[in-house]
Amino acid sequence: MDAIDRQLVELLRGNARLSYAELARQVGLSAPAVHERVGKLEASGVVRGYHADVDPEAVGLGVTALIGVVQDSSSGDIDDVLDTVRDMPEIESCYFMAGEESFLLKARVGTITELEHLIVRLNRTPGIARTRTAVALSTKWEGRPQATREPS
Amino acid sequence: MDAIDRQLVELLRGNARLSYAELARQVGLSAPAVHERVGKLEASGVVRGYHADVDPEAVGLGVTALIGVVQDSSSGDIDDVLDTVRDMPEIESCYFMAGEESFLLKARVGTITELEHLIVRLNRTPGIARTRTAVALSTKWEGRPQATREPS
DNA sequence: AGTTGCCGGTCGATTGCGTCCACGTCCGTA
DNA sequence: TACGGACGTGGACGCAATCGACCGGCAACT
Repeated sequence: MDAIDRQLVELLRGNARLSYAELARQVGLSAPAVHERVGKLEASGVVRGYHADVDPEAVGLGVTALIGVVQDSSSGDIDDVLDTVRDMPEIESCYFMAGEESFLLKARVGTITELEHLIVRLNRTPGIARTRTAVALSTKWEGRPQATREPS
Repeated sequence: MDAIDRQLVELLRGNARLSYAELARQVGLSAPAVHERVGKLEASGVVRGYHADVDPEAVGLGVTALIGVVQDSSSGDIDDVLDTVRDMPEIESCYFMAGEESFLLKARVGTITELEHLIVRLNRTPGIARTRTAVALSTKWEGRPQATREPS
């Protein structure tokens, strides 16, 4: 993970469809060398994949909500909660948190009605005492890339 | 935005580096046809870009925090807050929320110390009354793709 | 109904990329 | 000095990207 690797990561984070030839030009190496470096970055887990960034509204997912989950240890295990939540495709992200709310979920649905159903389902699952949901009125930005730095 | 477009979006969300030839095979069209469709999806804003998914820990950003921001209308404007926050590269996402906390920020930093500095800076900016931050102990998953659906 | 245009597709050709392989260079070590 | 490995370059070859020409289906208009 030297300076050129970091540069490659940066470039691919900005545009994952750059050709190896183009990457090679940008970093001043030959295409095969870049190919090998990128392969190693993928194999070592630094680069986990390449994804198109799709406008959620354009695919019928205009409602974003953040849901804090307070655990109820008397009615179920933490792993049960996780398994249940994992089976809900609306839950786009899931963080295990410090604080009273054990989980913070980011959900994406099409309508407020669907959000309501989702919340009801959550409150009904064993291991969840209650939830607190906040609806995003607008997304100012999301997943903005940050310069990679020297890993300590 | 017909069934084939949705299939293309789906495929590119899974792997943004698929070749047009491969996409063409998957959806049963010729490569130029796919090329044109994808171009239109990009032009119309359905596909906003292609990004490598990088392991944050591998690039020295192991600490994730979610910060709720309570606004103080007496000391500054909402847009000032937004501008200030936009200039903080640590803030990866920013949602304008319903509820007492006007903004919900997702921040990514390398150390708890850096998080502390970030919070201090936030609390100091005009227009922000106070903040409430929760640290993610672990990220169970993030940005999981959800099947595209018929836009209503 | 016939004609005309347009949209969106295929096909074929050319240019350039991806990828394999042989080889060279630098560096640490015996 | 000799050796070995990591990492690079350059060449070659097959496939992909991309352009232009062409074609079929559909809708609107006469």
